[in-house]
Amino acid sequence: MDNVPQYRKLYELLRKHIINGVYREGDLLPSENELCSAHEMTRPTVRHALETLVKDGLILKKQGKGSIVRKPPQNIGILSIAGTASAVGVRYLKTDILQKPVVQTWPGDFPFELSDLEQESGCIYMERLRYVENEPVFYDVNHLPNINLPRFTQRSFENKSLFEVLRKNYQIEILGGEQKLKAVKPTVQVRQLLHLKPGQPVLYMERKLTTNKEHFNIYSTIYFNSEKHAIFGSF
Amino acid sequence: MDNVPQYRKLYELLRKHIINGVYREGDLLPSENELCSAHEMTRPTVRHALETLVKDGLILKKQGKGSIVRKPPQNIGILSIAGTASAVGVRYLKTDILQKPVVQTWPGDFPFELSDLEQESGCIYMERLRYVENEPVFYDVNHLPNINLPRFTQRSFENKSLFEVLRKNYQIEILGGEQKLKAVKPTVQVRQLLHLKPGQPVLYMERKLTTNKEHFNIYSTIYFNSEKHAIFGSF
DNA sequence: CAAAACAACTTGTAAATACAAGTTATAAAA
DNA sequence: TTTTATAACTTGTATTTACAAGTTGTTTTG
Repeated sequence: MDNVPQYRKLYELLRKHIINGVYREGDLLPSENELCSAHEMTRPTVRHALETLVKDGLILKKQGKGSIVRKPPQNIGILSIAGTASAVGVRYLKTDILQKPVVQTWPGDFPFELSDLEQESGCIYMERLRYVENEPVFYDVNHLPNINLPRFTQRSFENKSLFEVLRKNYQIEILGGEQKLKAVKPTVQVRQLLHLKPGQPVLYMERKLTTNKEHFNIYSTIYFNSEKHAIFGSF
Repeated sequence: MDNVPQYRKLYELLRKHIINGVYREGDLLPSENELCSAHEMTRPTVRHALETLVKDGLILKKQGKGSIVRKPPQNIGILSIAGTASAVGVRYLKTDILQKPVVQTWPGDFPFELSDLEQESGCIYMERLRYVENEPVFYDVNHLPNINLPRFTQRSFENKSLFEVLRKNYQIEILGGEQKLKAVKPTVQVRQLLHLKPGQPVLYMERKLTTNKEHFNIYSTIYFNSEKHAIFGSF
């Protein structure tokens, strides 16, 4: 347990506090020197933790002022969901794991190009269905290379995000990615999963997320019911 | 000239070298210690520069190995179009101005919130239809506040992008923005404009682009025919 | 010859220290 | 009272030093 670096512990702590609302939007974090004495570290270490929070978009530093907390759903460039009615504070209320993580070979008709290492490592496959206000809105099919992920298939993902598990247990961070978007007619399977009304189209996404580990990319195919909600992104 | 921090100078230099191809994709950058002695800085300073490059996605660091150069990200967030067939080099071959820029009041059912200054300034309104390979794919409705845009309604937009005119003639730069995406059934008007097949859904986007001029935001409502093409973005 | 051990690299983490520069509230001066 | 100066904060930049940990090629050993 002690092989987790100090700066990372502070980062996790502050991150949790921001997300759980200990610090609210617009609040100032304790100053760097205060954090130093409170956690018995030196300023470079504290700054390393804060820089990581800046990278996540969770805080915003201002010289002479302090570290300002930004609102948590400040999506990491990636994607978030905005309800047409209640735009603020929407969270995934429930996540069903339709397919627990299993190791298998990459699909033959996989829509992304793979590196040799990824190809020969095989992949971990999982499917999720996510709900907002007890309505299914999000069906995603995920493939990740089976590279150095001990006990991954035994982990529980019920109330944790996939990214959270990768970050906390395997130190894998999302750096960026690319995505392709289309509006399509749903297949029968998708229509049933998302409880789509007849004729209701679905937002289709293919995304490749790159990480800090070379050759470790996360591939997702996502179907989104955009009848009552919308995909929201800022850049 | 000397108030530019050292780490930033090194960052700019390496960035230029990566983009210009001095280092190619997959190459290793000089090691941190080599950079130290070459540029007469200490390792923390060099590391600061490298961290900035990592944040940009231009390099990827690997412990025990070195700093690996990645291919420069093509577009920073906004949006581009990827043909399913010919993915590279797709351009808008033609742009029709359906509605030349006109000054009017903001619509009553405008889907964005406006500041007081924007509200009372009135807006400039224009509609465009854009083609790829002589097929209409892109129908956009644009509103911008009528703030300090002399002779704007007299300008020609035939072969210039709206952004290009704003940048070159009015020094207005896009800083960022937010967007909302949905898959919807097209209205009769949209179906006819985009030559949509019966039952073909359409990708609907609302975007607000922020600029370097305060209170000057560009609001677009976009309908995209995603039958043969997809919206492509990287982040 | 093959495997293990080692040496020489690489980046990662962390300490202690110093000064520069921006912000803000308070105290002094007009 | 209003303005200006100052002091006490804040974060930004930079040096120096030390050791940990991952990678790779070479040498030694079986």
